[in-house]
Amino acid sequence: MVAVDTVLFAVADGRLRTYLVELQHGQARGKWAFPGGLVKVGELLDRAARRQLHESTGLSGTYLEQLFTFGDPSRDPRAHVVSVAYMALIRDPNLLHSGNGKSGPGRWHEVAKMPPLAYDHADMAVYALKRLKSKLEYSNIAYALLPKEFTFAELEELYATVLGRPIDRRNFRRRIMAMGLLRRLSHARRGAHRPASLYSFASQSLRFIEML
Amino acid sequence: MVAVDTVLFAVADGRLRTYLVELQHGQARGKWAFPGGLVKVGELLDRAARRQLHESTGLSGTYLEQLFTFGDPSRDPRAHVVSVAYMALIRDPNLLHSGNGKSGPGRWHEVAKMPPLAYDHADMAVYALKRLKSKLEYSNIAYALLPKEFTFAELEELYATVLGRPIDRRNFRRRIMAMGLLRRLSHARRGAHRPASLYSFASQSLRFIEML
DNA sequence: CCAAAAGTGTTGGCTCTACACCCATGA
DNA sequence: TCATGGGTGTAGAGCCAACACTTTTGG
Repeated sequence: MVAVDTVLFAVADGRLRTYLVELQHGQARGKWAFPGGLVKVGELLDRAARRQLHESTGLSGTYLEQLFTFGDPSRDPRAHVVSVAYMALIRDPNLLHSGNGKSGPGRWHEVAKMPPLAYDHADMAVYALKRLKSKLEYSNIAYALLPKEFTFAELEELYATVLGRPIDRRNFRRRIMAMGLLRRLSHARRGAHRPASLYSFASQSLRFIEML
Repeated sequence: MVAVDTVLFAVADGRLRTYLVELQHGQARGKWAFPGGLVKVGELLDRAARRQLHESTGLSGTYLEQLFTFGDPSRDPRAHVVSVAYMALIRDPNLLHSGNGKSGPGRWHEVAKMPPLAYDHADMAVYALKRLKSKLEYSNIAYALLPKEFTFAELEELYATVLGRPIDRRNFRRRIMAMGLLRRLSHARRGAHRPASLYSFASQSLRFIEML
């Protein structure tokens, strides 16, 4: 039997968060797990991941990427389930309808403070975070975690949050600009202080940075 | 149903080669495929890949790494098979017992001149080659493609062969040495000309290069 | 002594990092 | 006018790529 499990990330309030479902049945009852479930016969893996994610959260059209496949013989003592792990990204954790997952109620957790995870989902979490960090460094993947329009400060905060280290503002701006992934918009965001000009990603699909 | 398929690489005579099996049955008869087959219930994925590889080639103890999982609904019109692709590396293509695979007779092919491949194995080939190239750049993975002792020229030739581009000898030597992955042995290889001193990898397991 | 492969340094350009002050606005 | 976050430049160090000749051996 084949299952898919999806590590869904979002950033809010300066924290990286992931969506977990509390299991109600089985030997792992009371532990938390990434949303997922069995693949139907004839169903494409990506489609199964999207379907499960939609059933758990109401989301559709998210960024989605396959991570790794876990043997996972421990999930159920009698059935042998192979689990294909995915990573999904959304801009805003409030976009989903929480709590209507089949397997149980779900909610967001800070990645830094996750509860005990079922099966081998702790390994998935480590793997997903590593993948997200490295893709931030050499792709425009941040487009999937930010709204269409954002300020440079917001982009910088996203990087600092996910990478877990401070960013030098001037060097960061220079490097990002050199990558040529952003478009500067004509308008600005007005707030309590000096207005910040807005940017958007030139492409809303994954691009890798060419370093030649 | 879950299958594993393994892209086995070796370098010989200045060419990168991979081992393919000619299919005898089914709609893909006459096409070639990477050695593989179904995973048994309760069997770990890595173990299944090693078992299949052993059955096809007699090899054991090779370097082995999971690549990607393909939905592969096209393999058989009635059964839905999910295929986990692996990459394996060996030092010498002559180490295996050819032709005793269940699915048919196998032999080595130059990666640059592969016959028509069955299923989605062409995608696997592309993926495996990409992974091998990038790991050469930031790990000591070459240890799995070279004999225990080798000359610097042999290492250089390996890189040029796999990466498919010429290497500057002086820069290459400096970079490799800076990585600190090699041990210089006290003896040398004598041949028709000036003797070349021999090296071995300090570690025979995968190490990533730290770039701080 | 000749052919063939092994072995070795330097320079210029580029990139990266470290670092601090002025600017524009709302209150 | 002040508080707050937005926006900008430079110099030094380290890294990388380009490039050709000398050494050692066997025949």
